[in-house]
Amino acid sequence: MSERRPTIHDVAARAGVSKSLVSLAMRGSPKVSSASRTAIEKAAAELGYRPNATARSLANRRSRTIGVNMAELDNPIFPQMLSGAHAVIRSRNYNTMLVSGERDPIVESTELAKLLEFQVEGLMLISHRLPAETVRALAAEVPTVVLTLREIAGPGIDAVVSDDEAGARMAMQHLFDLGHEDIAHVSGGTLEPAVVRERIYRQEMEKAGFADRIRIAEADLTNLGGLEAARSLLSDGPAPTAIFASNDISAIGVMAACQECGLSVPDDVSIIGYDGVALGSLRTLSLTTIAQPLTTMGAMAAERLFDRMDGKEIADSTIMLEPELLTRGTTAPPRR
Amino acid sequence: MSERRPTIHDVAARAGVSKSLVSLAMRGSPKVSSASRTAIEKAAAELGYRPNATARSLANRRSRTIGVNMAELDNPIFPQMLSGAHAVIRSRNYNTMLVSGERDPIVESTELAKLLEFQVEGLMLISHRLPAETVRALAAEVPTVVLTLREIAGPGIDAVVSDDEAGARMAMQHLFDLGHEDIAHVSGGTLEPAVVRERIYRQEMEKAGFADRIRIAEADLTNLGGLEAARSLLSDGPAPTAIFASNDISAIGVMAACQECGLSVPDDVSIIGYDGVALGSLRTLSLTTIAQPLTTMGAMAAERLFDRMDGKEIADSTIMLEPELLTRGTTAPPRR
DNA sequence: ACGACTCCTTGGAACGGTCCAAAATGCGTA
DNA sequence: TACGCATTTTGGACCGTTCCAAGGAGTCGT
Repeated sequence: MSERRPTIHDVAARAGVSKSLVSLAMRGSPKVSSASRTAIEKAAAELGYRPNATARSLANRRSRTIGVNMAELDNPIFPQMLSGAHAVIRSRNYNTMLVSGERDPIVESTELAKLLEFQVEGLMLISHRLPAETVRALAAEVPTVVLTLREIAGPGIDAVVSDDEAGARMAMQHLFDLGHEDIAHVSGGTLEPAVVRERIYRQEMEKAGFADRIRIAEADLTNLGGLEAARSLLSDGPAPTAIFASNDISAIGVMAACQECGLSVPDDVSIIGYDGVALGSLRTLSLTTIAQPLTTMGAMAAERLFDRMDGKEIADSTIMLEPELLTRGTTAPPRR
Repeated sequence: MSERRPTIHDVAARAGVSKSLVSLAMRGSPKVSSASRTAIEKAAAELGYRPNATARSLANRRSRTIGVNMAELDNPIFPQMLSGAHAVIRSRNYNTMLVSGERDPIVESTELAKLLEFQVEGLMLISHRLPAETVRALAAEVPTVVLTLREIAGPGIDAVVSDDEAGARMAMQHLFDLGHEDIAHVSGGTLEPAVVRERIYRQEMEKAGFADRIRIAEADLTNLGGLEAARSLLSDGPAPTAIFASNDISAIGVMAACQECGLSVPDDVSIIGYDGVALGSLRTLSLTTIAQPLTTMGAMAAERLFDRMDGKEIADSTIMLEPELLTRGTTAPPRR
């Protein structure tokens, strides 16, 4: 297994030329005569030669690698964004080095440090919870783009986000359009996007003149959290006719709570989520939701990163994408 | 942004010592006097020095990197395995280089080639569909472990799988125990695990004396596939009392089909899936299933890889883990 | 005062490529 | 036959580390 791998020298010796010429040939330079080229290709094939990307990076001072930090591997929105980014990275002939902090900030920061040691040419952070401090320090060393952390965008840092305010407004508008007046909110804790969604909920209720019907149940963006929040909502006075949940996963918990209480969705209660995760489209769930263009966000983040790396002049450092209402089976006009 | 990064030379100059000593100090060698050590640490901190992992890899001939190939970023079982593997890789102080073929075999193989060029020390393949040919070629160059592709295990290749035969038998036994006799199967195409599950279904039906009730609807492990297969099953003669689906995602499609036909689950039809994906545990679905220990499988695959890299003697090249029955809400005794 | 020991420290050769200036070769033409 | 020019080819420096043999500096015993 571990006899030394053949190097460019071995190929050169076998083909009877200099290593420089082999190097040229391997990179497809047009200045290599076709005789030498075939000799070199033959020798390389016979030896099973593979260029050593490490040595090349060192000589080039270019790693052709993008470092990606992902908060959690198990929340489906993250892999979905990664997937979009990954496709772009690959199409540029770059590699992806993946690290994950697994919810531990100390691990996270040593992992990020390792990425820099590996000389990544760009950094992509897919995380809700990295401290601004950390992000700024990283961005000082290498072009950086952040997904989903809008408040951090700033000098040297790009951000790709979707317009949470507009999205939350769309959700409320959809419910208003259906005729709902008694709308509750299942909130999502203190992370930026959840806070925005809650604020818009309040605002829209007030604007529509339903300020006295505002009801918020605290949750944490998890399925169980949504379930429990909805339970308390439903046991505590008359049921609202509609519930706007801070994300899809908790919306699905809300659905379960309705079922428990014998309320039919959407006939008794309409439910709308947020995110547009793939599982919401499953026929059994058929969740109406505000979809963020997750894959596109990942892709655009990667594009932006490459633009920065290429030194393009770019005016605005935040890319804001519009979310979209997916009307599926969990919303309907209120029963009269 | 791109003034040259400080190197070990710069640190040496600033601290007034030789680069060799800096190298020693950075790696925490005990032979460095404490005076030099503090001087070096001070200089490094002032310059914001970061060791260059590329150069180190080259000198060491060790990349401290594991290459991971993942078939698809969007089927949740893959990220879940990755998550287990990633934790182990990190705990060994290694890095993860991730590539994904995105269903295109040509892309896949160039991506794999890039991993080798990056001098990964081990290769982990998380994929149902890599040709055995390819895997063998890779394994000849670098220690390789495969997840979920049992038939490929062999000289130089390790495999971590869960016992699909036992799992499928557990599923059938569970249904038999509940009293079902009229059990149909929604199959999953020609990939190894699906084939095994179908075979065991047949076998168990025959063994139990229900050979004449064998009914198989072809599907492809997707939600929609499961839905359509179940539709045809239900429209085509009397409904079975139970359905064993080849994986969870298609089982959820089967649930939707039952709903469409006005059949209640589990009262009219029991449904059991396979995989144990997280979404099956959502209260709204509450899918009874055979759970594979996905995270553990990822972790063990990584462990095994490191064992190989350390040159440990290992007798058996396949690690087989036992799946587990999760009895949830979609199975019950048949209505009589 | 001197060798024998530690304990630290150092220069220079790798590692496997890229890059560049200079050398070699080939060819048409004066 | 020699010359100029374009086309190929080459040796060696360099990328930022690690590794190693060898060199200095102290300390101690005699």
